[in-house]
Amino acid sequence: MAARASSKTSESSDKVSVICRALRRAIIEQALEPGAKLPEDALGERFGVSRTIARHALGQLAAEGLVELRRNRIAVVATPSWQEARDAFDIRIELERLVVRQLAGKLTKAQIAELNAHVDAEDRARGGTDAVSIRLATEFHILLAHMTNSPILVRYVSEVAYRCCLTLSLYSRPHSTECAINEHRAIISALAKGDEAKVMDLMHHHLDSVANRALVAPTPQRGRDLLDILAPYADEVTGDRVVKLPKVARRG
Amino acid sequence: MAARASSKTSESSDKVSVICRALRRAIIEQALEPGAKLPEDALGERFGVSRTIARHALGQLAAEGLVELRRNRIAVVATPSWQEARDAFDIRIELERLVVRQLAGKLTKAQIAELNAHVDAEDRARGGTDAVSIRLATEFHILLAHMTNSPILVRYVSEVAYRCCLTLSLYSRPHSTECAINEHRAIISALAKGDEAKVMDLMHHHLDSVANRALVAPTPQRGRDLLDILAPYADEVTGDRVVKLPKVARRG
DNA sequence: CGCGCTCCAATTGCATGCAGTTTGGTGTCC
DNA sequence: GGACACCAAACTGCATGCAATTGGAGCGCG
Repeated sequence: MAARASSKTSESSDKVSVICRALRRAIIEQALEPGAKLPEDALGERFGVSRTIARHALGQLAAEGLVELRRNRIAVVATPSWQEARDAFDIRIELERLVVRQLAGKLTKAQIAELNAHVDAEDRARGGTDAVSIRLATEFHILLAHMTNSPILVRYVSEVAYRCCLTLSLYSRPHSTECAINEHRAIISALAKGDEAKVMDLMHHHLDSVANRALVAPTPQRGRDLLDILAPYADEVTGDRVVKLPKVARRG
Repeated sequence: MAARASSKTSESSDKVSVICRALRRAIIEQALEPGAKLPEDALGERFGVSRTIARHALGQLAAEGLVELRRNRIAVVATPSWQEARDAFDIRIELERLVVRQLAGKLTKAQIAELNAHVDAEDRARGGTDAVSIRLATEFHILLAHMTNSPILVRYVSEVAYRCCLTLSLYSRPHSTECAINEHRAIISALAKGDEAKVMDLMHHHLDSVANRALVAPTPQRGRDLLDILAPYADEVTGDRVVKLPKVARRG
């Protein structure tokens, strides 16, 4: 049985889905950073659709946790707190352990080849940008989930993985992807051998180490504040003059 | 403004959210059976909103997996296959083990009292309909999830629990709720004692036995008129304002 | 009698328009 | 110079209107 994509609940080819996909990708590739404004008008114009459609797409992404929707206010790309990021990884670990548990020893040769091919692609992309590496690494996990043939599992793993992606852009430092790639290879190998306990353990530590490597400074709520970000630049500009920051500088 | 800033991603107080809640409840109480048609204008009429809003609500519920959306076709309540039902339970087991792992030994007296009160309510509802029992049992699990203070975990547990609810209406036979109630009490007790391993095991077997008891054989389904089914839920939404039910209920 | 065709009511897909809310800027007064 | 009141622009919330698609009843044909 091949990996037949079930078009049941999600992502057919209507305009809403197209916009969702585009925005999702823009978000996980960090083209749209957390906190970025997403006015319905602008989206509609950019994608050549009406506000109604853009609005609907934002609703879907909000349901996935990638976008924050506030009543009567402009939607923004979600800005998960550090704790939420950690929670997302905890959930992800459990879900992906379930994935590899179901997959251990049950993969066809073709599937193993597909996985290896994907990791090869990750390898080749090592020279590129972080954003692409992160996306490819995430897609490896989603590819695994697909092989379970469980649409529900695919959905949850995808969602939570995207959320983790989002948090990486917030809290991670430039990270070396090499060990992640090696860990991916180890997982494939253990899956092929059918060593269930081993592969669950590998996955657990893989994700845990990604999380620990990524979620470093518990930058509290202040961390995402524009004022802190701009502090060094402000020093340059104002020289030795003391800068008292006026009430609130709006994020823009 | 006493406005509770609150809920980041979902369920504020706009009309879409209200309708989502009403429909969700109608679905999990089996007032709307799997396969039931959900035409946009019928919903809009019943809830006193435009098609736009009904449509948006359907989109949200589709994202939760409760509703199936087919392009150019009438939306229907989702009809998970038996395998999907089993998958949902597997995921649920992992998520809820995570919940009780986080909660073991960390509950306040007030929280334990709240849990006990809920189970008492379940007990009192034993004479009532199956639908109410199932809803209360589900809400017990969601209440637990809430106590983790992890919005993401709450969302996933809620979603997957609702999906399981949905499958119960498809595949379950009238089941005795007593053992479930006892198992809930046992879980509370183990949580209070802080026995992490024990409570994870209890939760695992609790959900596993619910799944095994439930997922037996399909039951036929009969069609009822949507407008009639939704009447009580619409009352909630429209409040005391008179909602004129125009025309005739078609569809037989 | 069954099978395919045509046509129409039902229904969705989407854009647009209007009203209410928030935002950000300006003028005024201290 | 700074705080407050006020106003216009921007934006969202929602309803309505129109074109496109579907499902099925009715009809003709083999």
